[in-house]
Amino acid sequence: MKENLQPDDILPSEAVLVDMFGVSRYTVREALALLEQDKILYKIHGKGTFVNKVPIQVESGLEKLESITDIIESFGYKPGTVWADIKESLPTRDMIQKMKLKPKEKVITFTRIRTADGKIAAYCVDTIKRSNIVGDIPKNIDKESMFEYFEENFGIVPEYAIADIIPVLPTEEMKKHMDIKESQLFLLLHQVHYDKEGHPQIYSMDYFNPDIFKFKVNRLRHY
Amino acid sequence: MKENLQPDDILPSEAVLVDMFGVSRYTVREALALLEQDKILYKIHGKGTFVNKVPIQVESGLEKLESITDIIESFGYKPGTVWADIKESLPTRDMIQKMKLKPKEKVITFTRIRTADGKIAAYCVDTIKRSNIVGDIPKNIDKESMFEYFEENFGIVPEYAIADIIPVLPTEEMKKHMDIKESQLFLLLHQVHYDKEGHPQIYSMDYFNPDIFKFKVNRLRHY
DNA sequence: CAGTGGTCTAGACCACAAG
DNA sequence: TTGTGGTCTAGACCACTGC
Repeated sequence: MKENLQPDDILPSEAVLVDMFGVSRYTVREALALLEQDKILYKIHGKGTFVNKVPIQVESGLEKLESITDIIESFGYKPGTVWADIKESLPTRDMIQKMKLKPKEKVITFTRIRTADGKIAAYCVDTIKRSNIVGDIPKNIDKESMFEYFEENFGIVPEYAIADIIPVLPTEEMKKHMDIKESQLFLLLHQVHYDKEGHPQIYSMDYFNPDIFKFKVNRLRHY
Repeated sequence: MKENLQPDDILPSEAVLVDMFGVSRYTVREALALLEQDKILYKIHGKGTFVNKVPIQVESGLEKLESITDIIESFGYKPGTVWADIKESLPTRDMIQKMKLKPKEKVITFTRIRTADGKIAAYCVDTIKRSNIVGDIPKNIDKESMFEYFEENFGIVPEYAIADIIPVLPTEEMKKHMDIKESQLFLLLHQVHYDKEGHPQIYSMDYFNPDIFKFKVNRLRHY
């Protein structure tokens, strides 16, 4: 059997794979479906199953929801946090609307300055409902990744997010806590994270330093 | 049977649906999988299948490749063009690399200032290979949509694009042609468009006015 | 424990592509 | 017509949830 598959090589037919691996056709098709989803294979009805070009393996872009820690690591940097703050407050009008809060419902805001190899990478402000936290407000964040922290402590598991992308200059708050130039541009990802059921879970404003992050999006013409 | 399904209502179990419709469980599951893909339903292992909220029907974001004309229209504005220019030139180093050009291969650059309801919306620079054009270089662009123009005149049909998202201040070129403030922020979509076979077709730098465009991305945790 | 969705087998027929 | 992938049936066992 050929080991080094080339682009557009044809795979053995499903019937053959069934014999080769001694599993049912359903199982074969499930496996191929996964590889097809990852754009490693493509199928043509009546012809066969083929190997895709490798460069189609587009590097993942913004359309994939990842923790900032993972993003920093995927750029080859070492993630860090140089400052963090946890505050209880009343929500802004925008939070009330997007998070579907009751007008007087308290929220908790986690603010952190993230670094990549020690350089300022992002200013992250994440807000969740007060009611997500049982008991006292935590004094510090014991995880690098906010996603892990929210999941393990409060059972918040974001499944998808809708992000507004906005070019901005630093806010007063940011200048207070970070040593940056007045004219330093940031890319603000203003997003709401939702759980599997579609309930808003996290309201976040992440300001990314474009000198560190090169954000990509894969854009498709047809769905 | 209940007709008006509410969010988070539970659906009959797969076994029940099998009896109800007299089909196999495979068929039931295929149907549910489609509805789940469209985020109309969600499943929880061991519990059941539930109805999602309607507003989850997320509006399309940057992950969908559309012409700027369509984007302007989808925001409810009337698209227009106040200035256009067509030039032949040698490619930049970045173009050579990303478009896989021969070093001395000529390119054609189309520059346009797009408006939405008359307000400055975007500064668009699209570059294609000289060899895409048979005969003389056109003097003007007879379409509002660049995608339509490229397709009808040169047979260029972009299928997907990879975009870098960069916050920027206006370039000298932009200030020369547009009446804008020095400090006006723009969102640059620096992108390469590819055809179905994965060959680079269009190299474009689109500078969007964030006062007009509210760019969104739908971000998914898992694929 | 019972009931749910997740995975799998074994077999059938249909729809499409190419000689 | 042959061989491919696409759809479907009927049945089984597993993994998770909640009582």
